[in-house]
Amino acid sequence: MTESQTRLRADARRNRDRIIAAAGEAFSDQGPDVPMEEIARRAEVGVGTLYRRFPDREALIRAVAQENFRRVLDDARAAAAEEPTAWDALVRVVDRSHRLRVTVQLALVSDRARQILSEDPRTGGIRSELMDELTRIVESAQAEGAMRPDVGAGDVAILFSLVLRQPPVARESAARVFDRARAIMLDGLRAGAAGVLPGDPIRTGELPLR
Amino acid sequence: MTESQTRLRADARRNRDRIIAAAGEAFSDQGPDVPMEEIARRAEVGVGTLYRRFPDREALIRAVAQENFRRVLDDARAAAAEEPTAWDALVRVVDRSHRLRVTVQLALVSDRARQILSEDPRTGGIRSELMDELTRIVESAQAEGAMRPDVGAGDVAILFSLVLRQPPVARESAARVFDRARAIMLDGLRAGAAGVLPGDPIRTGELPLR
DNA sequence: GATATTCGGAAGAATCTCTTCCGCTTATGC
DNA sequence: GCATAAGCGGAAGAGATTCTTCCGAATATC
Repeated sequence: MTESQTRLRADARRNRDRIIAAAGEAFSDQGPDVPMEEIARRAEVGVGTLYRRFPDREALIRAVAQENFRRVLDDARAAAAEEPTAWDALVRVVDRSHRLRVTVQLALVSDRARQILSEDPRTGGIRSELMDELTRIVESAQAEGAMRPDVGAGDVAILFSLVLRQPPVARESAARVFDRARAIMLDGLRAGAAGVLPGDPIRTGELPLR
Repeated sequence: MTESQTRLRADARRNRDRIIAAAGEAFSDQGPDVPMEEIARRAEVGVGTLYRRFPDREALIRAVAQENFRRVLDDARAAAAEEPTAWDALVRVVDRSHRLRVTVQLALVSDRARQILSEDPRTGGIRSELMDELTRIVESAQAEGAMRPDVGAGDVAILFSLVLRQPPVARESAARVFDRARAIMLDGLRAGAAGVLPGDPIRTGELPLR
């Protein structure tokens, strides 16, 4: 696939990128079963163009996941390297909400996408790296004393996946609602929280798509 | 509708109840667009029976919502009356997760269900009472000093709706995951939380289906 | 035991989505 | 500029899914 991209005509290349971007949005808004025609519409492209580039939905899901996981991983690594504390890095990661929403949808929420991606070694590798990075950040934040010690990276991933879902409000207040829910969740993750959590911490290995 | 129920034959009455229960489960698992046949299957009833009792999907959604909202309202009032503090009442309400999940799905999450219910005055009345009860509990908990003062009942409802969604894990660990997420969310709502929330509290009037 | 009511599920109708195909358009290299 | 290979759009047929009706068999009720 990589080799053929260089031979793509400029307009084709442009359309390919538009399709991947539009598919990501459509997947995170409506799930990965969104009609192909809706994706084409969002990309301002004909369905024919979509099918020429991606022979079927699975290929498209794989391409979107690969691109998106990669970017989120890069974001997370940059955050870990540049922010003064691991807690700040975590906050920054979950603030990149648009990209992360696609990741969460494909890697955690949708059964179908998980099924497809579990058979794609390339995506699996990036996903593992991403989980490792998250684990590192969580453990550092706990070592700093900023995060409560009784949660695992799996707990954090699940909370992200919950908070990042489309909230049940009008579009214009979605941003405010998200910001508030995110802040409340982060406060719940802080050290010094009142309660003790039931059960053992959830590790990343317990998440689906291992 | 109420009058005809008394004239229903015993087996018909039984099936009607099974259908409502099964539809609630199906709606909260798969959303309100779940195939009618799937609902019939869960109720162990033929599709014919389903259509005889509920002429179309909308009638079924209305019936499920009415029954479910009513029960949740009763639960909430009982909790407010019986628990020693408003905070305890809130914890108890969100612990009745199975029922509440249906409520949240129909009243907040699903566009289609909201649309249908917004045209049904009977359901709307129960919903308003439910929101009033939630507002009372939240304000009491804040007066007690147990809950942070910078959240509104709308924030709480939205957080419930997020936590109550199907978490992305295998069925057997879903209960543990839910319990932990719920506890973390509640800790984020406690008084003395570290951060100050951005924006104004979200009131129930800002939720959809006003 | 008679009978009015209800049940179950097969099957035709209706709808939605996928996918292909081809005449037209556009980028590229000379 | 121009030739040409590559790409484009979207109509339309195929296929799948879901809805809804209908009627012979089963069952509650009197």
